[in-house]
Amino acid sequence: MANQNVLDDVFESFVNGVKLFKDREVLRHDYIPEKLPHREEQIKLLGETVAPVLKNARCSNIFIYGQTGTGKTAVTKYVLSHLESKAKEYGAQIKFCYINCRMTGSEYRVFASLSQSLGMTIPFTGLSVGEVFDRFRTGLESSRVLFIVVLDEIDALIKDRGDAFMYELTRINETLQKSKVSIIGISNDLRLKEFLDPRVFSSLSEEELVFRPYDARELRNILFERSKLSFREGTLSDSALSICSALAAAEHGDARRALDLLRVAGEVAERQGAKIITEEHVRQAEKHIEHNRVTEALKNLTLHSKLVLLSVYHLNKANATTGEIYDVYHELCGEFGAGLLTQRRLGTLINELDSMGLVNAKVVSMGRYGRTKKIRLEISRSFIRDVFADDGRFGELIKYVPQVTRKGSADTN
DNA sequence: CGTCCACAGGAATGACGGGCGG
DNA sequence: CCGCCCGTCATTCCTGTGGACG
Repeated sequence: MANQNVLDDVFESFVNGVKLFKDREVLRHDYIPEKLPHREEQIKLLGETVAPVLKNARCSNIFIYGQTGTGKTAVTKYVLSHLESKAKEYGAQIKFCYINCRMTGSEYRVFASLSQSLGMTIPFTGLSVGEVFDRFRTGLESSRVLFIVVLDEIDALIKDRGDAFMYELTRINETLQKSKVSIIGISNDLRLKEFLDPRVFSSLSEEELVFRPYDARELRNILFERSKLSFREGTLSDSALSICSALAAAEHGDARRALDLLRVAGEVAERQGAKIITEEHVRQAEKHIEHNRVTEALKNLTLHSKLVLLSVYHLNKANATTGEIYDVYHELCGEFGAGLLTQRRLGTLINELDSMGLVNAKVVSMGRYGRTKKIRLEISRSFIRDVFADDGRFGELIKYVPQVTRKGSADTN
């Protein structure tokens, strides 16, 4: 009964309470606004590059660099959607395919998606990559189009799969008579060049476009434009706007981050029944986002990654080495009844934890005493306790005290 | 100035659970 | 059903290496 009342209150206040949002969708990062402030230059350049297709000529390949949240994807989608409507007007035979390589994950699936966007059906596994590529080429040839391929976050794919498939793709035009392909590659990593075969690189970057990070003032303008659409008038304080921009600017000018902060700040404020979003709400939003990020990451770790992380937790010092961690991990596996992985494998697991920001790993040389990684926990210990405490048998392992005896590991804490 | 530690991290290979086309 | 290939995780074997010590 009491529960019922509580829930009633929640719903009641949600319906009747102060509403701050006009349209929450506007703050999501896949939303493409009518106007992209401070990106006029890039829009113009990309438009010029891509324009020849309106006269049924293949356009140059183009390579776009810039860090996350600098508007690369938004600008590309914006330009292409305008191009699409123009193409209809002029009757140009154009097709697009937008692929996010990090989500798509493998060269097989990239070619499968490309084929699917041409209306073919490709089984999602079971064929050889070569077979899928051949099908894609035949399908493309028979559809007689200018095909514009957008490969977003292409660095992710190239770094762990190599650039062989890119070589195929850049050369495909040589074997096509009735269709042509243009590639728009988007990379978050400015050093991608170093990973690419020079032939692939030169063919891919017939044109280049660089997106500089936004500064605090620019971020503020962006947020201001969006906030007019997303919030009711007078519900967003100036100081909240400024602090959002400043926080995101400090983090390499990431507009995506700024929008997240603003949206979550709005949600926090709304839940508290505030009439206006303040600086304090933004600060709470920042914590909230970080908390969610870490909790999600921890929950989704695989069994062994969890055991490794717990080993770091138990060692409880700022400079644990790979060897020490392996010893504790060894014990925990025993306690848990899990099979042992090799030290080699443990090394890559630690690197994964590092790139997730849960742990900080740095290779150091201790001269005569070897060369190893120094590993330290990047998140607060209470996070780990909270998340693992009600995660089945991991609850026990948090309390477990390892007995490891290792020469030279005298420092306690 | 060479040695040698304690690993790093690349390459090749295998096991496994999936799904294909015939 | 078979033979093949997929992606993922893991192992085995390996060569490489910064710098304190002697």
